[in-house]
Amino acid sequence: MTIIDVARHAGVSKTTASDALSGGGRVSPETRERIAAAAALLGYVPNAAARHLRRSRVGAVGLHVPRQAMGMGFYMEFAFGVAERAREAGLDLTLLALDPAQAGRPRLRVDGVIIIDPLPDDPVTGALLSADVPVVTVGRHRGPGPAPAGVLVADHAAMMNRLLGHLHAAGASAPGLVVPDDGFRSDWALLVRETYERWCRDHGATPVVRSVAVDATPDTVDEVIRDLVTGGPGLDAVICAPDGSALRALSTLKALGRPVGDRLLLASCVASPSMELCDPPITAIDLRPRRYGNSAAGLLTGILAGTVEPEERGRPVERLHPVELLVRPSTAFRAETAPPRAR
Amino acid sequence: MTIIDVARHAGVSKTTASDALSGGGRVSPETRERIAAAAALLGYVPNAAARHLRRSRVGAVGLHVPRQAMGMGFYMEFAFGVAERAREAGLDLTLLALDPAQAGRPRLRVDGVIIIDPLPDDPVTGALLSADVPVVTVGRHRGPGPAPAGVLVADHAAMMNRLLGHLHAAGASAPGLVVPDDGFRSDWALLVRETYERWCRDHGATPVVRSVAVDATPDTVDEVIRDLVTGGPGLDAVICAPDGSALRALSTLKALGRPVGDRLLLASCVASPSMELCDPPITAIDLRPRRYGNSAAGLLTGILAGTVEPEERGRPVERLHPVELLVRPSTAFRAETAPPRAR
DNA sequence: CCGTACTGCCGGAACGTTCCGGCTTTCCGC
DNA sequence: GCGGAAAGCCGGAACGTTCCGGCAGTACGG
Repeated sequence: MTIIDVARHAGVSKTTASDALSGGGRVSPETRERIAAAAALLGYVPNAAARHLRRSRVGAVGLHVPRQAMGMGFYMEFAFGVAERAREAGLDLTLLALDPAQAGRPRLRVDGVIIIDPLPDDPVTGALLSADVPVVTVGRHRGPGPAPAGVLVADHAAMMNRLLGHLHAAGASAPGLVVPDDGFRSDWALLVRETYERWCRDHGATPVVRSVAVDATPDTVDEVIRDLVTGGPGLDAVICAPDGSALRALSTLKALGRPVGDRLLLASCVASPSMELCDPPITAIDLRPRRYGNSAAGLLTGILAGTVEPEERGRPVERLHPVELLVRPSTAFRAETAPPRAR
Repeated sequence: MTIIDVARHAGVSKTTASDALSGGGRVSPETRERIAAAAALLGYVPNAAARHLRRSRVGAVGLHVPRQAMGMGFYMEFAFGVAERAREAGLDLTLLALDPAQAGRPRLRVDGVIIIDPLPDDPVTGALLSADVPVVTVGRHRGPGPAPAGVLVADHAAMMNRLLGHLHAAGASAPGLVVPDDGFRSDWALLVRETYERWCRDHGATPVVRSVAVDATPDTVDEVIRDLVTGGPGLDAVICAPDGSALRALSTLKALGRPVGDRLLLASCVASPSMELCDPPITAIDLRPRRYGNSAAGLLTGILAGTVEPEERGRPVERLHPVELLVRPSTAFRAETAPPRAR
């Protein structure tokens, strides 16, 4: 089942068939149609190896994930999202298992690279950016090195403002925040924090922030939550940024005698399936990781195919990934309490 | 930088160069040596696309992960292990993002498939096994369908026995067990349970088992732990199978007034980095997910290359992956208590 | 000294695709 | 009616590898 079979079946040459199917050349609409029909009928699937050989493409994109964050469900979903979309473009996904120690000259066999949450001081990120393949970062790279070819951003700032606004409307005027510590200074983490601090300034609230390692043990997270709650006496809401920490907070707060719902709101910056099912369900920002991965792969394949053009010389292409706020009971004051101006 | 350059540099024909580098044909040792030297000098990397085209190989292996388990760190590590090794064999890793609903005729573009923890009733697993590419399962497939070409097993039974023996030696004679529920009846899950039950029978202990969904909320895990501890009054050890549940148990047990260490031992069937760092550090079975992935990929590529032969007609090749028991303070009775025959 | 077998090496074809250049046919302006 | 342009289609080469068959040269038994 090659393109020659399709061509024969449609009564044209292989060249015409190729042109018709790949959209190039000069082919009349009717012929194009006929060839497409034949291809569909025969169930023709182009041979990736041959195509890549001819186009001198490797046929794969690489994905780099921050090492300490591998345990997080978000990244797994994201990776599958990338795989899904890359595959549609005829590309495979190579998980880049690079040793940070010898990141110097990575022996890459990929056409392009996606870096999710580039960390400013990650040597692998730096090495990849300096390699001679196009790179798409998901979240801005705040570190040194050449600019990537593309950046996929989400408007975390706007979403944080919306979340804070929502909490405010629900009666919380003194929210506290848990963020990743300095080991994970991704654009996302910094945006969350910066936006929070700005909001506090604009609303006359005292910012109460605690940080915790993304790969911290539950114990440590407990401690941090405890510290947060006792640190700010008037605290009436807790926002948890690191993946999964809100779930931990839920029980810790209960154990502390400050259960969520009893004039204490709880929200998460990263949604996960459990948050819908726990008690009470937790308000969370759904980053939609699968789609996120889809978009990242889409952007990279677009750049590789040349269909996506950088707007300005040297400026990376930027795309926006929409995220969603899932409002759930964890951010509603108890029914018997009047929500708006409680306290 | 093609094989022709290498050949020219070594003063031989491309055929000889190819034969020398791929180990085939008839080439004198000296010539082979000379060609290898030239290849190394020039930094020759074979073009995967051309090779795959010629060998009519796709050049990729697929990985299927049980849907509900995606959040677990184990699988991410495993996936990277597969990627690492597959890459060495010149193959890419395709994460199979298959829709269970339309699993009927998966449009695969891979040379082989790895299924980690095949679930007996997973339609995707069934479809993959019926596809016309070799399949390696990690853990035996206990469901219907054709046999896979290869199986990578770990001796979970032996390791469970060792763990139980260790607990026993540390003074625990009535261990309880938390296992995945019926939504995750993998070979591993069943082995853990079966071995535990057999051990109890052999040692005159009453088995106390509770099950929990692998994607359960922390709340639910809490409940299950609580139920387990209250259900068996003489309980002096808790073994947690689902990834991460032991960490949850650690704090739940403390909250219940039965902290680990105070004549109550805790162990996990799946090690994760946090377990080393929490207080007390938790004894766990290290499945060594990265190596696990390596081996799985190695087995599959071996089968694909024909270097691994099934021992008997129709019988899948079987390989053993060694796992390790990490003994930590969570399975030591308090210092002030005499360990062996306490109680 | 011949026939046979084997060793060491090589030329060329093939894998399935894309793309360059060229061929025929049609169309249009003058 | 004729030159030129453009549309529509095609043949053949090329991508880098592997592999089949073959060709010298040597060894050796008879």
